[in-house]
Amino acid sequence: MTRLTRDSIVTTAIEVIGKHGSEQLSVRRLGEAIDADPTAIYRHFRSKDELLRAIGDRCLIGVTDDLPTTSWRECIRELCIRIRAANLAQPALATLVRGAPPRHDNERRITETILARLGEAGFDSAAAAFAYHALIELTIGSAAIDSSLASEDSAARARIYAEWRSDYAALDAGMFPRSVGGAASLYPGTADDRFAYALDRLLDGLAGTLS
Amino acid sequence: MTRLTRDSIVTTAIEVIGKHGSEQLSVRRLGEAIDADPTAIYRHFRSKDELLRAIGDRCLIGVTDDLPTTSWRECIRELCIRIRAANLAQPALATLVRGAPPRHDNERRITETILARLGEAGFDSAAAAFAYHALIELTIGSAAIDSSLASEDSAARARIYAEWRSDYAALDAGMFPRSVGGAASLYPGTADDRFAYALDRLLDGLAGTLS
DNA sequence: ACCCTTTGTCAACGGTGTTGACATCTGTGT
DNA sequence: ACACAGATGTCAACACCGTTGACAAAGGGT
Repeated sequence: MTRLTRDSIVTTAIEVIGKHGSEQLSVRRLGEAIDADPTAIYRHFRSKDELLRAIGDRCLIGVTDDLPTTSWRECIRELCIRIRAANLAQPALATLVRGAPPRHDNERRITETILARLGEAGFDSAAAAFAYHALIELTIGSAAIDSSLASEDSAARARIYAEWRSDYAALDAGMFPRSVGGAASLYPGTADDRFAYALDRLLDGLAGTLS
Repeated sequence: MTRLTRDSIVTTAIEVIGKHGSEQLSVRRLGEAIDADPTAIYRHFRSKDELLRAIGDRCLIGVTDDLPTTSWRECIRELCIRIRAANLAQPALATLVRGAPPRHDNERRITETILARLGEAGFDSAAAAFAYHALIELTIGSAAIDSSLASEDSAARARIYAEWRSDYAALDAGMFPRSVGGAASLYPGTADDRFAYALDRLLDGLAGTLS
């Protein structure tokens, strides 16, 4: 590493996250991986928060590329699924979660794409704004909830879900009849399936306001 | 404070959060508020995480009380709004976000209530499970996104939203035409309004699967 | 060759959650 | 009433964390 740049730091930061998990990313650990003094990072980023945002944006690279052009619903659906996947990969950073408006290019492109497709679909700019916020809230929420298990493989996840189902089944049937009775149905499919279902129902509701 | 208990610790912890903000709650600060050695907390909670979960559950007290009985939609709508409000008040802890199944009474009552109303509405247990997860994901996501501004008062929030709108308006109109054109419409109403809109559209979509 | 800005290094500050050893207080059985 | 045992509070310390300021080496422009 002859010379440090914002890009090179972000790159090795993502490597570190991939190896040790995102909550293990500390300035000191990153300094070690980067083979430089930890505080050298502060020559390129004002704070760790700024670094995290840059990492987050890097994860969103290409997220708006080659989206389906068949319909606005298909396009937005695919985009939201990709956003969630990117946020799942790097849970702790959760770029969009900070609530602040996009300050990086990839984030900006997301907003633009969603607003554009909604506009073409017939939403006026007020309705498009509400719809945009609704979609982002659901997408981020799903990522936040599922991120705790994102690092496990699918077999482990299935085992954990089974465990949780039996937790519900073991509740007092007098007090929690529906939880006990429906325990076998909880956590259906994969987390991806559940998100896709929620997203489709939200898109149903949004489409319903058009007619 | 003659004697420390789990309940008394949680109570003063919530006071501290109310006064200094939730991210300012440290074991040492809590120890000061509790007028005891900080480490005394570890006699009652295995870890700070366990304490946070207890605080989270305390915030959900009464969340399932006196819900509307007019319709399943009204009932679930109100419950989700309350859950979000509780999570907004204590952002950092984000009880339900951990993705784990409810381990405390108030959390369990939420699941039971939602499943019960959905069941009565005509959802079979598989559909009810999908709908339950969809509602929780949206509710948590909205809370996560809005929590960063929850500590500001409404005037400050309005000012910040105006700032963000002008950020969008200042983008390159050639590259981001919809963001620039629709900037004035972004962040419409209050965060509560935006969540209510999203929730209503999701409920629309869910109701649509019934017929 | 000069200066000046940028970049990396080092020591340190104030903060965090947590642990282990020690003392004290409290309740129970005899 | 006494002694024992467990629960509870105190204290010092550990291993981290993000961040700052002073200092040295490097690099480019005039």
